[in-house]
Amino acid sequence: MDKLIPNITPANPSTTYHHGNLREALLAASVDIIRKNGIQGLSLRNLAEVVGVSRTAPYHHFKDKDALLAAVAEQGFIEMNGFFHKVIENPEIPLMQKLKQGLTDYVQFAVAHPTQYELMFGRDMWHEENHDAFQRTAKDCFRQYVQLFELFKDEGLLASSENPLRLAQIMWATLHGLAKLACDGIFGKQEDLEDIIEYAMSRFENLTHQPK
Amino acid sequence: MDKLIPNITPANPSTTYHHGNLREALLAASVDIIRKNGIQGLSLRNLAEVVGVSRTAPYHHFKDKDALLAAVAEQGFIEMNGFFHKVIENPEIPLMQKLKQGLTDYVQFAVAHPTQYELMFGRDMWHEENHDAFQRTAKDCFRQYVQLFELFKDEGLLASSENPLRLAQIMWATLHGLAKLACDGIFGKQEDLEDIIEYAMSRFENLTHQPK
DNA sequence: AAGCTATATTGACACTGTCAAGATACAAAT
DNA sequence: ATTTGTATCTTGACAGTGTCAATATAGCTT
Repeated sequence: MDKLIPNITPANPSTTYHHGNLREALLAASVDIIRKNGIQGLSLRNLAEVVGVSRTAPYHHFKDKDALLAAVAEQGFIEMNGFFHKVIENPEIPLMQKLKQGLTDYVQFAVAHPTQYELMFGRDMWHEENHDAFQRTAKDCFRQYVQLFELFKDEGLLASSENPLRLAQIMWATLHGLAKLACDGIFGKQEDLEDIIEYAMSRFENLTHQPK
Repeated sequence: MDKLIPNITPANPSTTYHHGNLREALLAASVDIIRKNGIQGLSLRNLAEVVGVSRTAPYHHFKDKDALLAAVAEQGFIEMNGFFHKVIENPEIPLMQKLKQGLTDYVQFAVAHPTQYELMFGRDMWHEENHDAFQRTAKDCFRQYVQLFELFKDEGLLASSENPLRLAQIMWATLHGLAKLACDGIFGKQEDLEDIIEYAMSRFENLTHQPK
């Protein structure tokens, strides 16, 4: 119940008003709480107390509790996007290794922060139409991910009959399912996880040389 | 906001006390509400009002709100189990058709009742250790599902190097990911869904004749 | 008919999200 | 530098929530 306040370096004190960018403080604390106590564990009142402001202060930075949650989810996609970007840009890594690294990073993130991951792919986030910024960021992330597969197509390593987008979708579904099952403790053992990634990858490798 | 009360035929009026099996009435109404209004849409007080009892009456049949939710989730797995059982037992259907039917039924259920599905695989259900009965039922369902793959092994259609359990796991992960992405509206088009199932199936068919 | 227990009710409490009204402090304009 | 305006923060209030304690009732067992 202690140490809920994360270390925050006030990014740009130029745009500071009373508190010194409350918005980012709220966001950071929210991420922290959600990762530690789950989605249900976050209450606006408690959050406000932790950050040191009154109960209704957050409402000047987030329209809703939902809006705050959307921001936390968006933060997750930004982080993920970083993984993909880093892998894709690095010229040292061979193609197949890039893919594997990307997929591994993905699952690793999910397992490391299961409750935030749950939020990111939660039904509420995607069903409501309010969360516009969130959805944009998420889709950017997905585009980045698809690019991993298009690299194969570009290099001619993929049979022309194979649709890289569809392949990416299937692979993502597998990954997402795997991640969620692992997060929720349905796939108990951690070794299983790596094993299964390996397995799925090998299925994919078959495709890259099989013209058919 | 109307018509939340489903048609309930009091299963066995022999075991009826005051209300006439409140437990089942609560459960049925809960399933109904959750399917219609989502998990968040269910409040014990509102539920009690709908069923026509006082606010605390449900506590004599369910320890917690969590316990009630677990029962709703369990109900879902029971229904699913029915699908698998029906397919497996029917001798008319050829093997490959059985598998495909099973998988299709699975995804169809998820898409038809997305919020209940969300509950069934929600983190809360699996993280808490209280929901013992629920987890047993769910695991029974999974065992039934794995059997679909073991049929292939039994018939010698699967290369001995292939582990049916592991295959079932990967396939389940794919299915689960697919279902969730579809439920949450991330995979927009419905046609995509069937397409992807087809695609995933074809990958599997390759395995059944490829001794490697 | 008596009593026990399962079932249902009312009252109460702490907690939640959020709105309305008022207070404060910074930014720009005069 | 004083005024004005606007973004920010606070206090007060309200309806809604899950759940406990104490009380009542009805049904089964004896």
